Amino acid sequence: MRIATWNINSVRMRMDLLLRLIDEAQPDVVCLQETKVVDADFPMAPLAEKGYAHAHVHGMKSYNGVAILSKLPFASRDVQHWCGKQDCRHVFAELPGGIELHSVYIPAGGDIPDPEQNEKFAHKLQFVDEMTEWWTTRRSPDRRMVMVGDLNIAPLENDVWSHKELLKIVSHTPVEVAKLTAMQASIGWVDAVRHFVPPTEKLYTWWSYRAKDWAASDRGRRLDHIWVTPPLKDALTGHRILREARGWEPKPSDHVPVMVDLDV
DNA sequence: ATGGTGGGGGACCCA
Repeated sequence: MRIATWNINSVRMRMDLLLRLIDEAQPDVVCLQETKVVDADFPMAPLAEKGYAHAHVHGMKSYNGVAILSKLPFASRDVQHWCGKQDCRHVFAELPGGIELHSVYIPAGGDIPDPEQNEKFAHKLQFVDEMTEWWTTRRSPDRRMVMVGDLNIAPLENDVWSHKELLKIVSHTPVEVAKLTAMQASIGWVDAVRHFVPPTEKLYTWWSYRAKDWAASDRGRRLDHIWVTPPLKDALTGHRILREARGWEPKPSDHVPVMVDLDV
């Protein structure tokens, strides 16, 4: 089973690039974040034509929005809300084999890395705390689960282009990294991409739109993740970060697709 | 220290 995740930054703006991802990588399941479209307007038809007959979409006007598009049927599906908001950041569904797949979009958190001064950063920290509590109390490490998405946190030193220069930059501050690490430990999540790539190697999934030449400066961050629970660790057979998608014409997303293969 | 580029939707908000 090949699972892809991508912060597409508007599914309507980049439908052609989504079809390109599908043609080139042939995932069984595609999880999206930042779809930026209400469910009634989600462009289903071209995806159904490609064999993605099962779609679990959860979007809103202008902001956020997550989805799971699948060739495989869902045994069940659900949405989860956090921090008392209704902002379309988490959907999940049960795939064949009893695998529960989560597509998640953690708040970016604004610019100032102080929850007292910046309510967006406070929201981000609370979001991770609540989610950690949820995994701990509502889910078991024995369950077969996959969690993917734009977590907006780069936890390791080599998940950013300069650990030292990004310590005070939201996405790599010690406080949010500690919270993400605690969430990972809560039920023993395995970082599926780092399972294949040693922590000494630089690894990015996002490059800012604001760079003059994203590839030349290569100031990236690994914000997009795929985690699996311990029962699926030995099922991991491969991974791919589609770096070239950052250059897809005419208008790339600032995030690139991340994929893993599971032998299930 | 600053400003750089996108999407949405029609002024600014969010990333």
